[in-house]
Amino acid sequence: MIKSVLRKLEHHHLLSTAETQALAEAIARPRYVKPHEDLVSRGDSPGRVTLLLDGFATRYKTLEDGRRQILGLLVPGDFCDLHSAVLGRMDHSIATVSPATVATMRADVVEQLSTRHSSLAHALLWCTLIDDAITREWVVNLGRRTAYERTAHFFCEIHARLAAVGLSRGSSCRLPLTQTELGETLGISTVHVNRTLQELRRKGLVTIRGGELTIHDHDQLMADALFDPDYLYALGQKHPPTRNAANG
Amino acid sequence: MIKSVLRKLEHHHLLSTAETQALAEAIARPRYVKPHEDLVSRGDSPGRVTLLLDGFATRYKTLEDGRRQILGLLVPGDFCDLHSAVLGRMDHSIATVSPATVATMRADVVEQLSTRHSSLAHALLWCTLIDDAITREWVVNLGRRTAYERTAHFFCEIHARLAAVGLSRGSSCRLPLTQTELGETLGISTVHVNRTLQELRRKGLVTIRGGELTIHDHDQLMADALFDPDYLYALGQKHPPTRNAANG
DNA sequence: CGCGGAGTTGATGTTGATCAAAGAAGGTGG
DNA sequence: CCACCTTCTTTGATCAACATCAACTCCGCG
Repeated sequence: MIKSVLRKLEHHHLLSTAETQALAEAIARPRYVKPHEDLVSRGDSPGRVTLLLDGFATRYKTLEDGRRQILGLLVPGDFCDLHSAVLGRMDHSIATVSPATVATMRADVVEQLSTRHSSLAHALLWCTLIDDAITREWVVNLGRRTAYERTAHFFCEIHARLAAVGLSRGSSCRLPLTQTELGETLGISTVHVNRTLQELRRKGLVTIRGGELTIHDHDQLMADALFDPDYLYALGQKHPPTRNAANG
Repeated sequence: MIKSVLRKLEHHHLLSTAETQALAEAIARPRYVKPHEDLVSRGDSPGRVTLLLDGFATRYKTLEDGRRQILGLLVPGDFCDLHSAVLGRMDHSIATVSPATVATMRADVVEQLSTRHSSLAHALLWCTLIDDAITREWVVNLGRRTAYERTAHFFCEIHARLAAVGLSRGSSCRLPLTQTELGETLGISTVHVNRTLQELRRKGLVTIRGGELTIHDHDQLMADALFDPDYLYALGQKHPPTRNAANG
């Protein structure tokens, strides 16, 4: 369960046993959360940092008139609100989309750990910065890619990110989003999501069914999406040699 | 010149004299840069951090086929590439849009300063996180707002950000972007930018001319834009009481 | 068996893209 | 100081992408 977290943190570089232990201890009892429940809401000043151990969640913002935009998809191993520890308050909300397991750590404990263990601090900062790089790519996605390219690009990204934490099986991975949620992610209407998915299916590139994404032609999908995994900083590739090569 | 930087860093909370001095010293001779010149390019591993002292710059990415998206507008006082110190390489480029003055600091010096002066480290992190909050709002802008709303929103944001570093004169501020660049920022075509600007002008909300933005009806503009300055974390408002209330 | 949420479909409407070209405006060299 | 050239802005006409509206279907579940 905590493995996905370490897997992500150690992508950057290995943590010492003391560090992983400190981290593991700080993570209080994991908590189960129902789908479609807010983990943190806009305006909150949590004082605790939430870590997604299992399941999927979204960052989102809602305009006064109800239009909703998903700002990021959180996958197991992702921190939800590290930034709120510094900024003091949330400018957006975070909600589960599937059943999820989360752990929380007191913000001051994280801060303490960070001062004591500098490479942990570094790893946390690294996570935050990767998130930003992803957000920037979403700006490109929304601003310059067509609905079809966007969808393809999103699928490439999710597959890469899940592979990075050991949650892909070959060309498949979980992706429990409804078409409405996909639309809120990609900035297009539900109806158009549906038609775009049909096109991807018709071309034999991707199918998504029952919350399961399968990529049939990865090369073509990447080409159609103008996908360049650069911005993930090798998240999708091999990580540094692990101390004990025990698997997931 | 360095005032805008301090003004931004101290928005968060005041730095000690030692800290501001260390910072001022670390900033090597300011350098003049011509408009439309890359400060840092995608793929670079600069080893130096660049600070924009005067003028405007953009973060941007270009797709293989030439489509270009601007990911962020940098205004005086903004750091260009703090993250590259941690991530090691740039996933996007940064170019001036106007004549500019920049300073650079060796990344290892910044790191040293940060370990020695913890509230400086905090301030730098704060800057980075504000940038992220802005990027997230851009995702909302591109994903959910109409061309007209987006444009209005962008103007609200820029005015607030420039006000925060003392670079607005009442309802006016500089904004030296061509309509093409505005289009690359807002994800719309140049022609449509032009028509949108006409509408904003016709409604008596905003005029932009010769790189100068003037907001005639701030309330209506904010309303039309669905602008909520929340995400700027009071950047636009008063900062903490200054040691010496000397002005800019 | 019926209910509700998600997915699918067709018809129609709008927003914004694209193409093409004509005016401003600003910068440069003669 | 003017003529020229480039870049930016503006305009009109046409077109494509995507939104919206309104059913209808499918599927899991009580």
